[in-house]
Parts: sequence; structure tokens; C-alpha cells
Amino acid sequence: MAGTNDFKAKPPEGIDAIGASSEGASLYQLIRDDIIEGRLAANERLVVTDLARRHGTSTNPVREALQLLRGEGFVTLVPNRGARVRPIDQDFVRDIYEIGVLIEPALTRWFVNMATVEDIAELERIQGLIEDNNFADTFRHSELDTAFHTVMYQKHYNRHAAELWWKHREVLRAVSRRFNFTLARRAAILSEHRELIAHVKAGNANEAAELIARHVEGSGRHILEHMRARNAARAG
Amino acid sequence: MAGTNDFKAKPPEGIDAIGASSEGASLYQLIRDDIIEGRLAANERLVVTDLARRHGTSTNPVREALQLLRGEGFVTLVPNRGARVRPIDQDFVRDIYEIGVLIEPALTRWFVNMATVEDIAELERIQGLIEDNNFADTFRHSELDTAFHTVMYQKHYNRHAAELWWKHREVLRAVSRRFNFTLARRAAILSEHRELIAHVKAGNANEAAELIARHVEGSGRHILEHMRARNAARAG
DNA sequence: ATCAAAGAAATCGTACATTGTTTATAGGAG
DNA sequence: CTCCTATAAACAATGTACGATTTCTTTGAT
Repeated sequence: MAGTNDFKAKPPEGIDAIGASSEGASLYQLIRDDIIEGRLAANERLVVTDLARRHGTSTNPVREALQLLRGEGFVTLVPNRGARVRPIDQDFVRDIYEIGVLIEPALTRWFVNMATVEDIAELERIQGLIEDNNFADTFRHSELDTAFHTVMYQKHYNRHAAELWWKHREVLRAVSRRFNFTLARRAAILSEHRELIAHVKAGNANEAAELIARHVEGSGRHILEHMRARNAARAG
Repeated sequence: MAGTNDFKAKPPEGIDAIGASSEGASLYQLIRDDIIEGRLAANERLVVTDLARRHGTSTNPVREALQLLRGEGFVTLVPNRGARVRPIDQDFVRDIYEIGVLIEPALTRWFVNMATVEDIAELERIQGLIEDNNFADTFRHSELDTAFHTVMYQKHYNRHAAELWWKHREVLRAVSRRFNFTLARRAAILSEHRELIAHVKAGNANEAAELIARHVEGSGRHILEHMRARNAARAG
């Protein structure tokens, strides 16, 4: 479809346009990135006037952006008390990956039954890039991995489920960006992807679904382990 | 816990406070009710200035309310083009009840393993009220039925999943409010609830989970059938 | 040291200016 | 005469500024 190098993970098509004004949308991006990249600490207060001044707008677009961020789960909002950066703690991560474990197998099952030759080729192409990269560039891996799963869920008729998956994915990517993959996890990812492609080719919907459940479960556990390790280091 | 008559369905506790200012929150309620009760037609434009005038506020709280409603799925927002009442069509309903079929069994399974004597007593009490009412007052049935399931999901550790369930439930209630229950569906609801209680008492988590999957599936299909019938009547 | 009250700070609501979109109208080509 | 296009005017969303209200902080008295 495009050159082999332009992987900027994109949401599945047909998903609700974010619905923010131009300023609101760009502020949303900026603040969101600040949270994801850790420039805004957990629980830090987000003062509307500050943000407005810092980004050179007035307060209304900021309020809008904060509402959006609240919807995505990055920010908590309390009436008359303003916004705070939501601490993405272990409970939060567990909650959303568990939902993934429930939803993704269903999406996968449908994909296996509907996959075209082109879909499979695309999966194999991306998997090739993933293996070429071999976790050397972890950011690139994250983008490619997301693209891999997007191929599968993109065309699903249940747009809500796909959208839910995408939102959760974004949060998990935000957290895992700061971690490295353990060797065990690397091996599991590669082999599970390969196995998955085999199941898709063979039309084994149930096996693929079970595999994805394990895959998502493993991914979630991996992130949680990292978080625990970090917290322990911090405490000790 | 309270008198037997005060059933106003309430969201599971600990769920994200809505995060709107007082005016915004009340506007949210008002507009939402207007949509649910059909006073605002599908696809109708929601003009900020009009809404502000009609409800005697300025525009900012209205914008806030619309953002919230967008988050709940009741409204679509397009930049520079404003808001519209989202048509709750068959695809929409199918999407969210299918997600329910995936999530609710997991919530149920956990509940069965954690249910206390009091929980079970509460379930039986509500089921008694449901049977007393016997669909005479459909609104009351809806409230009771929601309360029944809330007992099960209320204490679940996964607040995101519970919240998701609640939001979806609200939408489905909004749609089904205008329909009556078929005799077949009435029978199914009563017997499935009774069977569910039996499974909970016996600690049969898997059976309960499977049953809930069927229960949600049946409920979803029932709503869809009604919608199809109505649309057919409208077209023909 | 505790509590109350005054002051500071930030959110919330209102009014207005600006920008973008839609609609109606006039002009011209076929 | 009809259809298309270009243009202007009405309309509504977006952005800005500011005053009102609530919450948080600090100060001072008991």
C-alpha cells in the first residue's frame, strides 16, 4: 500500500472523529503527549489558565481538550476542582488489558473467517518488518505491532469494539513506551505472531482466538511486571 | 437496604464522577432525557445557542454537556459543524450488546465466586419484586432488572468493565423504553433469572457465565427485532 | 497547636468578537 | 428556460476576555 518505512500507527478507519475544534484537537495532542512522555507527572494538577498561557490560546479550547482527555482516561476531572493527570497505575492497566482479553478474541475470530489473500499478505509483510527490526528500535516495534493488529481489527463490523480496542491500545502503548521487552517476551511475541498467521491461513478461527487471548494476557502481564519492578525499585 | 419501592436504578459505585460543572451536569441530564424520551429526533441538529437560550444558560455549559453526551454515544460532534442527535440504529445496538455478551459473562463469573449470603438475598428480593410486577409497569421492570444486574457487577474489581457495562445498559434502556416485551421474552427473562440465582447459590461460575451470555444475547436480539418491526412498519 | 476568617487562586458562567459553514441569490453559459 | 457557478449574506461554531463563585492557602487570635 505504501513504502515500507512509513509506519505511524493509525486508528482503524471509520472511528468517531474526535469531535474537537482545531485548537482543542491540537491541545489535546500536545497535552496527551506531555502525559505520555512523562513531562507531566502523575496526579499533577492541570490548571486551565496555565495551559492556556503556555500554549498561547484562551481557556475554552483547553477545557475542551481536558474533556477529551478525560474521555480517553488520561485525566480526571472533578467539578470546581479542575483536572489532574490520571496516574496510570497497575489497577488501571489490569482493567483495560482484561477487557482486551475479552474483546480481542472475538474480533480475531471474525477476522479469520473474513481474511482475504491481501490481508494475509499484509500481515506477513508487517511481521517481516517486525522481525527485521527485532526490537532494536522499540518505538518502531510498538508502531509495527499496532499496525499488525490493526490489520485484523480494521474492517470489523463492530466499530465500537474496534474503537474500544484502539483507545485501550493507546493507553497501553503510553505505559509500555518506557519499558524494554524481556527476552522471554520478545520470543513469545514473535512466535505467537507467526502461529497466528498460520491459524489465519488455515482458517482456524477458534485456535486463533485462543491464541490472541493468551497473547493479550501475556502482554498485559508483561507490562504489569515492569510496573511492579519499577515501583519496587522506587520504594526500595 | 432501603424500602422495597424506591427503585431508581443507580450506577455501580466508584465509577468516574461525570466531571462536569453543576450547570453542565444538569444540562447533560436534560438533553439526555430529551434524546431518550424522543423529544429530540434522531439526527436532529443541536444548536448550541438554541440550547443555551432554551435552558437559560450561556453557551459554555452547553458545550460541556454536548461533549459528555458525545462520550456516552448519544451525540455526534463534527468540528465546525456542531452536534447532532445520534441515531440509535440497529448497528449501534448490535455493537454494544455484542460487547455486553463478551464482558458480562466475565463479570458474572467473578461474582459467583465472590457472592455473599447478603448478595444472594438481595438478588432474590429483587427477583421477587420483578415477579410481583410481572411486566405490568414496564418502566418499573426496567429499573428492577437493572438493579438485579447491578447487584452482580457492583463490586467487581474491574471498574472500567463495570462502567462500560453501565453506559451500554443506559443506551439499551433508552431504546427499549419504547417497546413492550413479547410473551416469549418475558418467560425467558424470568426463568433465566431464576436459573441464574440457582447457579449462584450452587457456585457454578461457568454455568452462570454461559447463561448470562445467552441472557444478554437474547435481550439484544429482542431489541433488534422490535427495531426491525418498527422500521418495517414505518417503511411499509 | 487549633480553628476561623480573610485573602489568593482557580474554576465556572456570561458576553462578545472572530472564523468558518451553509444558504440564498444573481449572473452567465448551454 | 434550465442548470450550473460564483458571490454575498445569514447563521452557527469557535475563540477571547472578564466578572462571579467556589475552593485552597495563609494569617492571626484564642
